[in-house]
Amino acid sequence: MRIVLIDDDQLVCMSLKMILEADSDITVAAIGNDGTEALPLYKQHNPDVLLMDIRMKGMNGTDALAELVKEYPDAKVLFLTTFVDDEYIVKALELGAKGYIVKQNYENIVPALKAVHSGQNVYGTEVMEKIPDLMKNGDSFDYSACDISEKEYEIITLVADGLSNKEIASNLYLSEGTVRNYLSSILEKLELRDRTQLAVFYYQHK
Amino acid sequence: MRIVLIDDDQLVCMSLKMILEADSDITVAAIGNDGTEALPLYKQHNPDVLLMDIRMKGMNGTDALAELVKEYPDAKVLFLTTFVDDEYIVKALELGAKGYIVKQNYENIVPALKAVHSGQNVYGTEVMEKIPDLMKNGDSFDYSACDISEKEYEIITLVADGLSNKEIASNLYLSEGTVRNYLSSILEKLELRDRTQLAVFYYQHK
DNA sequence: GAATCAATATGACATTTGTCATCTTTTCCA
DNA sequence: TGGAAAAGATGACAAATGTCATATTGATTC
Repeated sequence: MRIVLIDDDQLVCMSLKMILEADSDITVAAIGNDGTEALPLYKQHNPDVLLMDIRMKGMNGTDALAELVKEYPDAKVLFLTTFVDDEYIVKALELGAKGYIVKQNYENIVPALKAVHSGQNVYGTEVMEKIPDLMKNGDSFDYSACDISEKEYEIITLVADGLSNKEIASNLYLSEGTVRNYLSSILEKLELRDRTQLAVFYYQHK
Repeated sequence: MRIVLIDDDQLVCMSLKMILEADSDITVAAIGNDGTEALPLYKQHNPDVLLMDIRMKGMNGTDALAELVKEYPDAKVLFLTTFVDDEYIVKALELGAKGYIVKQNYENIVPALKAVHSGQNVYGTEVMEKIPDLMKNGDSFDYSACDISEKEYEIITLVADGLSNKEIASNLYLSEGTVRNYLSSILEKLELRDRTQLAVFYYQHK
């Protein structure tokens, strides 16, 4: 199993390399010290697993992963960190990281690495316990990316509350016709057919 | 690492034992064929990891785990199954199982086992992808309590998928008019006004 | 066989909805 | 200040929706 290792701490890199290569199945193909090196090193060595620190000076681990998945959506990336940081977990999960383990105990790393290599996802218990909370607000849709204005979004939320056009109109001090026009353009932008589909869309992307 | 193995299929037990013990770190301390054996065997052998099939004749895996955690809350239990079953995943996670992997590919088992032993949680990718959905739904609404029949509920789900009456009709091999009638009665029962409110209701009580 | 019930269908109807072309008003900025 | 842009409004129209009263059908029960 070939590994590429990224950590901004040289010492950590060296000790990790030693620990990993103590296992005859593992080869450390390359070592990088910054998130920016992740993609080029991955491209060059095509490792089985990319083992990366998450908080680094320069580009951090999640941004590096974001870059990486654009070109290698199936890359197996295992994050290693000294502490548990919620925001990183969310990003890591969203981007499809295969694991997120706390580097408290070096013995954990090799088994985790092998499990990831064999196609599993690996998370430390502390991380596991947080997942339910984090998932709640999972992958929200970026309406502004579709030219949805503030006012339009407001209308979307009212539709998603089950209001009729007339109710929305009186709610926003607009005429009913205007609301219809807004809605019409919203539907076109989101490529939906009617208000019900809009409500469905709203709830499924939230 | 000492393992206790529970599976109601003798053949699976034997092949698993062989596969596991091919690894010099692993010893299969005992084998059981029913969930009821989990607790006594655990008590007797105190294994590092309990490897258990989830669907078995007699007591199933999750019930066995429920029994086990009463006495051994920190027991490391790795579930092994032939397919992914949503309900089991939820239970397994709630009870603190350390992993849930699909026994498609025997190569996965040993690495997963070692990762669990070292304190990690291991989940197959298919399982991982389902977790968000499963976690969301705490308080689901009991439609049958409002005299909502099977067929009516089916229509509700289709409305909540954004289908028009015509589409629902052709989907269920009913006439459009019948679908309207159904919908009309659904709306009355749930005290809603229109299909959009129904979709909203569906997503808010799920 | 008649009565009955549930499931399905129909037609008529009033509303609501979505679309579009065309205005009016407001805003803003060169 | 003049004139685009924007935000908002209107009216006309077809389609979809929700309601209701009334069939039709098939199975069940008596």
